Amino acid sequence: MERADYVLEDQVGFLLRVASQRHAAIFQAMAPLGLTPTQFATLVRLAEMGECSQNELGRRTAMDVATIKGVVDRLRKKGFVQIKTDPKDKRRAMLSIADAHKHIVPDLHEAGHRISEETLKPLSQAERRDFLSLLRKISDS
Amino acid sequence: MERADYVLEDQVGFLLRVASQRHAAIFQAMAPLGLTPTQFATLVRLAEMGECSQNELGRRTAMDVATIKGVVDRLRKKGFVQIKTDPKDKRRAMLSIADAHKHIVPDLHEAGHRISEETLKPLSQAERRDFLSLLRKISDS
DNA sequence: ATCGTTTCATTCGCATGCTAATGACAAGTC
DNA sequence: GACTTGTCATTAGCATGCGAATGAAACGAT
Repeated sequence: MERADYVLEDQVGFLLRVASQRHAAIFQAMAPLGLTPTQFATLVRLAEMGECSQNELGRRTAMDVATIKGVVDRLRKKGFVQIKTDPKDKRRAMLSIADAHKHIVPDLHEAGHRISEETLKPLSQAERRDFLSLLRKISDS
Repeated sequence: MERADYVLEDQVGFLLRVASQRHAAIFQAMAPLGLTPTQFATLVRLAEMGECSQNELGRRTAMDVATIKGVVDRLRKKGFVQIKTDPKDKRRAMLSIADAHKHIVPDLHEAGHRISEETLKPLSQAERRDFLSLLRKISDS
């Protein structure tokens, strides 16, 4: 009894990787200020939250503590994010978008919409709805 | 005129990243021999092709030359992949699965099926078909 | 045959992304 | 107040993933 062949390009994992690659390429070509997808997500989230500790920011952007640390470090080095210690909790470092860059947030939103649009371009409107809905289902652990 | 809000968790890029994370976690828990997703894909592809140069193997697994090099290096270090120089083309290094490990390929296929099944578990059969089909559409550059 | 173009493999630098371990601090229990 | 537990941030180590540059070798056209 032979089991059906294992076809690599029919597997979710493989397809997810290739789809992510295409999106990453689109992102790199269209994102403002040379931001990477994770840096972009971090800034957008931080703009929403106003002020936030590093670990919480990681949780809200689906990055573990080690990953968010690197992302925030690089954003701080570029001057997008400022840090100040929480007087109530000496462990915490409160993060926020640097005042000089607060005005870029609308540009980020605008670029984000265009990037998503370009990524979803191969799909019809109905397919886009379905695809996002299925992606959400598959993401819920 | 306010544009519709930019909701991070509704964007394809964000959802693709989170879905990939869930799949990676499943993969790590279920994959044999401590193989990573890319190492796994590389071995499966190499098994199909029998013998293959490194760059071509990369193309057939959707990895650029720099990435496939690292993957192959680590597979060689673990003894899964053997190398021999092409007498007809002194630039090329012909790769193949080490004889001692050729027998694991059916196990890889079996594990691959179980990993895909687990990843797709939140979806019905019809949804799985749709999802894979949409993923394919979004991947075609 | 030589020359321009490709291809092969390697390397550097940067950015994710994860696990695991660590030290500092906070908060609750007794 | 001492203890336990949990949280915050950092660090080390490993594995992708990409762009760009390099040197060696093959190949095509003239």
